[in-house]
Amino acid sequence: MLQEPILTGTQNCAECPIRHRAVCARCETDELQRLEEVKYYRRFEAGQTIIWCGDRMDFVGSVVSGVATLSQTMEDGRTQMVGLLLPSDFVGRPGRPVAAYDVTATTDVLMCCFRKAPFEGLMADTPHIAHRLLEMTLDELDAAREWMLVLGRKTAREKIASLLSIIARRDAILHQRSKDAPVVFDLPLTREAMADYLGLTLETVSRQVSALRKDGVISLEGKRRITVPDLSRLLDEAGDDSAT
Amino acid sequence: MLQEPILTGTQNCAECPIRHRAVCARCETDELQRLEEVKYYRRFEAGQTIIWCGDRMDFVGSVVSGVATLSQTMEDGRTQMVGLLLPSDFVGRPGRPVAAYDVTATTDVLMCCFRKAPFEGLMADTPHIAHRLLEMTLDELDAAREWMLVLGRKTAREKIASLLSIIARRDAILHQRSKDAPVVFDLPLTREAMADYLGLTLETVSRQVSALRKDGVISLEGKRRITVPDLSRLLDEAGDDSAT
DNA sequence: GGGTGTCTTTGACCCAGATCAAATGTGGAT
DNA sequence: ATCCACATTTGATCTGGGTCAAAGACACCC
Repeated sequence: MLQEPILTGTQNCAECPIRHRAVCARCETDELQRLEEVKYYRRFEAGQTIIWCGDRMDFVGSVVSGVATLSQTMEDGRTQMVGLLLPSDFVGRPGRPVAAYDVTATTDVLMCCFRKAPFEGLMADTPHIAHRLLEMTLDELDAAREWMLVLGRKTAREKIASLLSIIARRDAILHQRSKDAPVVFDLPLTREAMADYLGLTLETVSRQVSALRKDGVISLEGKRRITVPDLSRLLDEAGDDSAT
Repeated sequence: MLQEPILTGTQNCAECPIRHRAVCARCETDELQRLEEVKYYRRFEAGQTIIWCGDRMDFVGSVVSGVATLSQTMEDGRTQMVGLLLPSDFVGRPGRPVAAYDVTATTDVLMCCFRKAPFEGLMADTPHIAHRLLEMTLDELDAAREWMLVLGRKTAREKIASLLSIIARRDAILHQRSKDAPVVFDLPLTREAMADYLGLTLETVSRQVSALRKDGVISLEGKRRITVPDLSRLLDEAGDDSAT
């Protein structure tokens, strides 16, 4: 809806149909031409619903900046977040006409959208885009499966630590922090959203965050800015064997 | 390792690289030629581990008959199943050299395997195979996300009912039962495997299965054969809004 | 037939996390 | 500055499902 995107400072690439980083080297001129014709940008405010589950969805796109969530809700109101959309993440499923999940902006969000039909055409005759999309979907599947372990088998404290590690990792990549830079980031989620991600109640989330703070695993400035003095300690709390 | 597959009676197709049903119409002769060169069959016994997480994996494939599971285990032994592989499901990730999960046969399993390098070559120059694989991966992602709701927000009773509905549905498709045929199927999982799928203990699984039986939602012959007198009642117990 | 190993059920008790309730920031609008 | 709408914290209590323990129920083998 905006004429020109205001991209965040890092090397996000306005042209790449899927990721906003790293893929652009492979883009060729004629594809760009076609993409420009169908590409547009949309802004959403924190708290705003981007798409309701069941809505007709005539675009796909990716998050340029901000954080959004995918979630499912049962009739009685229980909700479970099933995906966390950080910058560069893809939204929408080619080949499906309606949204399967609610998509909600948890911070202000800038999305780069492509009308679906042309995008699908592009995919059909640009193998590397289709290939890239498969790779991304497989990554998402791995993330979902890792999350199943968290939901099914971890304690409340481990769940919180797992969520914080994930956000810390993504944040480090996004801002290209060096390996040994101090780990400080903003929590883009309310306690309730964290609870919905973790299959907990917001009270339990609050208590466990406080507990991690008391135990010196993390420290807080305000409610949202988190400092992790020793990342390996946090990974340890998460029960992640992927600690290095 | 076998010279010729013994396929199950239904319209499974020995030729299709990905699914064993429904896709074959699109197969073309020269592809088949290439596939035959790299295709082989392997049998596994109930309880046998097909691949350990971290193992080098030089093939991809699909389940022809039987049931296998994908699971993750923490250092302290807690395990979570992250995928249930029923006939026609795909195993393995193109482009990744090592397995990310343990794959275990829960019944006797016949797998149709393709050596990975040639399969990837085939994928690269056969768009419809790549496309089909994307579609399947997206379906798996949806299944994983549905499962996240089960793990995160459902009660033990709802979890059991959800699992039974899923197996009933897949079984009905596999055996092409008509909509209003009586719903009877064999549970291909031990109580412990069910527990690992559902994020419960085996005792709780046992108790909840008994409770559903006492309440007349299901009935059992032996430990494994299940009859569902009224499927909509089961879906109801599962808290599934997808009841029709 | 009896023995043996595995799967399953059932019982008794306990605790992590849910629920209910109230107080305490915190930021924005007027 | 004051008010208001939230987000968050904290406390008290309850409970679903975990844990520990023991007893069936099969299937398979000798």
